[in-house]
Amino acid sequence: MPAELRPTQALRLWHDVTLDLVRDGEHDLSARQMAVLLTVYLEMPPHTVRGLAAKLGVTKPAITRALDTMGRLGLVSRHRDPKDRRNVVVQRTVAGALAVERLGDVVIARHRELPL
Amino acid sequence: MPAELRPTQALRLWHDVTLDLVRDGEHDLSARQMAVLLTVYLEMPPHTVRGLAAKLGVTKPAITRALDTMGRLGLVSRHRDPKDRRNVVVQRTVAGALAVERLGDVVIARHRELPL
DNA sequence: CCTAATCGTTTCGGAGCCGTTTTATTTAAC
DNA sequence: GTTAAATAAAACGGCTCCGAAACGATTAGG
Repeated sequence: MPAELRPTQALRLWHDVTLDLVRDGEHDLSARQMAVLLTVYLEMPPHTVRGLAAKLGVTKPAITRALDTMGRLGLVSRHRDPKDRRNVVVQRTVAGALAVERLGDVVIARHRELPL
Repeated sequence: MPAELRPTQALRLWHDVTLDLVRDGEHDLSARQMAVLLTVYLEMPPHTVRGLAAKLGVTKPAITRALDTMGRLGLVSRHRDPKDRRNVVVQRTVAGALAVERLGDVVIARHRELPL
């Protein structure tokens, strides 16, 4: 566990990273889309529409639409589960992994630059 | 400066806080609105529409609309600058300060719980 | 004065996301 | 085999946001 963050540092970190994301503009992901993206890339697969909806506390169509958008951006891909063809499993992509990695770099850089 | 964050920790932190914001649902602020809110509450006043637009790299109408929404939520207030009545200065509110403080608490809590 | 520049807002057409409801496909139950 | 349950997607109406352009109000320059 890292050293405790002070309130000013925590807010400064969130501000700086958010500002970077807004300025770069590439992402343009909503909070839900960001939550879906990071869940898919950080938590253990498999990820289904239903599971993601439950985890985020939103409806399934919201997840489907988020996956539509993110699929269009190449950040994730969808495939029918061969075992149970009702399910759709969400899978990672190279572009998605790169985007997540870049986000991690931004967070680390901004965290490193936090004032004492 | 806090101890260095590892990539996994940085992404886990962003994921956990984002998930909290999505699940609570209260905020529902876009990335731009979040950037405006934190800029107003963390950086030195005065804050003008033009200055915020330049800082965030977006158009002025986008800032005006963000301030409309956030004003409706009671998170900020606007007043004409008496010195130069063309300018509008964005000011803090009690509700806005509380919302920012709660966000800081979430970031701190999630940071504290990061795995080694 | 009077023109030009600055500032914030409003308007406009277009695009995206929301929740609810409906549809289609697939699996489970009996 | 037929019906019921589960899953994701599509359709629908409503709401918000976007950038560009046009618009008033205010100030600065000559």
